[in-house]
Amino acid sequence: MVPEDEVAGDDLGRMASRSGRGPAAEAATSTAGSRKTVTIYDVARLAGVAPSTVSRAFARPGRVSADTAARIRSAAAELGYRVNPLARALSTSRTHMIAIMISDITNPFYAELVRGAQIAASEADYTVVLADARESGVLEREALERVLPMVDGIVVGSSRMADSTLQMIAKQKPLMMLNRHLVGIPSVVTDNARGTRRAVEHLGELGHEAVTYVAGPEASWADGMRWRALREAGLELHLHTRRAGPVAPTVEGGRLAALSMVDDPPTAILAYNDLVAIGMIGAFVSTGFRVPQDVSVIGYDNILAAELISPGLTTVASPGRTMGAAAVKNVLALLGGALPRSDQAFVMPTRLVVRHSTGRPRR
Amino acid sequence: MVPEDEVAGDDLGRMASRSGRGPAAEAATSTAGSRKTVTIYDVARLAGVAPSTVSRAFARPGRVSADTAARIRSAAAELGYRVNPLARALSTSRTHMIAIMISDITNPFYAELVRGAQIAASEADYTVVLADARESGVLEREALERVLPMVDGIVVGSSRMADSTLQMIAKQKPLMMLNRHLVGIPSVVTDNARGTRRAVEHLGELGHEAVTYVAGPEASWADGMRWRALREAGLELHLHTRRAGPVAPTVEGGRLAALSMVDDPPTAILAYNDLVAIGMIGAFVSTGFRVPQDVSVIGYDNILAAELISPGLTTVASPGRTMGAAAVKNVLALLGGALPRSDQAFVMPTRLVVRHSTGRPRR
DNA sequence: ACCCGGGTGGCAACCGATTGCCATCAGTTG
DNA sequence: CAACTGATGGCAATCGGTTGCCACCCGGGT
Repeated sequence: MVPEDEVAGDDLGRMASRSGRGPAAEAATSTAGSRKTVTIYDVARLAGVAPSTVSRAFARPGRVSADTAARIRSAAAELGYRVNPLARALSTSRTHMIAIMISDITNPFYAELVRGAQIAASEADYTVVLADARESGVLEREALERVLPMVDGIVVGSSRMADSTLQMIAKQKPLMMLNRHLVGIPSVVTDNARGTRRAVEHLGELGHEAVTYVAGPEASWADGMRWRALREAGLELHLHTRRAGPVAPTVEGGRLAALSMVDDPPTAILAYNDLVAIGMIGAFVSTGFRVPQDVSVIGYDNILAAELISPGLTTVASPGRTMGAAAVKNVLALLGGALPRSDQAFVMPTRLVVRHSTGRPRR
Repeated sequence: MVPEDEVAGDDLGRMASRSGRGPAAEAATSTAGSRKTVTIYDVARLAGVAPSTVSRAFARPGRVSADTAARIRSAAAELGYRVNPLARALSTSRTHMIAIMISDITNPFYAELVRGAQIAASEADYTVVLADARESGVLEREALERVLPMVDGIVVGSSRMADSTLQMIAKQKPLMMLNRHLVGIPSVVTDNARGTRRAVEHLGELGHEAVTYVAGPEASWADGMRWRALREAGLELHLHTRRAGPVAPTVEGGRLAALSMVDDPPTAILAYNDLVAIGMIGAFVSTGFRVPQDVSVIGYDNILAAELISPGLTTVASPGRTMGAAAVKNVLALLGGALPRSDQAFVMPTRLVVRHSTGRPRR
């Protein structure tokens, strides 16, 4: 039997390679940069066990006896061993990464989403990889292709991909959608209906008789929902509804929308999101209109800037951070084997935050 | 020789497994979900070559003859083969991911940084993984540990880690720092000196005789630079300088700072960043001071909100997006074998954007 | 006729874990 | 005392590519 021999030989080898670092000053710190990466094989040798045992000691606590585990742990510590996530991923096909796909990291609402996702992910020892579509279909595809094979799951914060594409992806990897509901895909959505309803009620109470919706991207599911909710609320509460746009979901988009309305501005506007609302207010003010005396404006999201501008923006707030976190948690649950309650949608409450961009219409 | 036989057998096997999907409607799309993942071995078999050749066809164009490559490509297409990035990474130790570490994705300036990084990365076919420290030292460490072994390089957008820690990391992986200069680590920094100087000149021209700097996190290198630059500029231009803080680099931090000053507010304030500046303006205004009549305020960064609030914020702008992109490009260059011009710092120009938060002091 | 060299493709050894299966061993149980 | 059982550790295959080295083919040069 050779094992004894082998161990001895290897031990020498190890010591040789160690002292081989010799003159270098960096050899000082024990855990710091060895020449090569330390593997379970090295640890196994030092601890006098088989590599598989080392693996188990890390990946499956309880599978090895307490003192073997201790020996391994100390050997690992001495060598400064760290498990190589790539190697692990290759055999387990679990990368411990999840992708979050959004259309624009520069939009504060998405930043909140990401923040929430980040929090939930790191709690579960997961890493977030960012796929920013930059409002472009092709970039989105590219980003997706690049990212998809590396992650265990995906949360789609916003996407202009076709329903069918998303559904195809969803059956390959756990996927959660935010603010878009699709049969077969679980999602987290805000209660647009209720939020919009509250906004309309608010306008009604102020004495408005008509509301104009300024639409966002057509591919946005939320956009559709908001408009529909507005229609319904308008019908019920006897306010006329109109629709303008679509416009880019940015301050600039809002600015343009407002400028196109200056010769006959509506008295009340419900904008696709806060960015658009803010852009519109800016443009109205700079063309001589007063907000809210001449025109009332409401947005969606309640981003930070909404309370900073003046007049403060009345807006339908949604809990971005919570949503991001919820989405990630669900993806993780799916990964953990939870049954994919397909078309289930978690609906998050919205809240109307009244500030000073809304007021009585002049008559 | 068996090869012929083997091919035939395998072909049957393949076909069998294909028809095996049988009744399922999804069998329609040719490239879509096969039962198992397609590997180079499958492609090799179908193309009648060795797996190594397939690998080369994809990883090393030119290494195989044109028509073999064509045969392989078409086989791959037929099977819907995609290279598995994990497997590739395992042997090449190149994951094609780079990490960007920032303290708060919710800060619009960092969002810009990330956006820039994103752009540069995706152009080079790289993926960005986000490490958000959430302004916490331990979280930062955790995030780093999790992410470090999986990425090819790092850009540190902001960090409260010790210099020595960063330097240790830098000698393990390509690392670029943003807005912090450290010997041994290449970086991209803004020209704080010039920018600050311009701000002080501006105040001087308006007739101010003193400026108070409201400091940000002590671990921030930029904070030190800004304060020092202010001191120097003050000396040269004969303005008194004072220092307040430190405060949290957020709107709330600014608000608090302003409130602590209400009984004897300075006439001119230079705030650590726009968020702080905005918070201060808000607090001043709501406690009855007028900006800029009673107090002038200048920030740094030129985030979107700076132009939205009123009065518009005068600020020292820096090109966040460009910086993020530059950092990533440099990390990639280092990866590509560029010599690590260690303590080189790319300095980006700043620009003073004058809006309405600065004016003549009352006397 | 012989040697040389570039262009191609295959073999097999990695990269660094994980895991199914089996052998061993100690402790029970009848 | 034999048979059984559960805990523990080792062997070797596997995840899906990459790559150093070698063999072979073919056209040219002398």
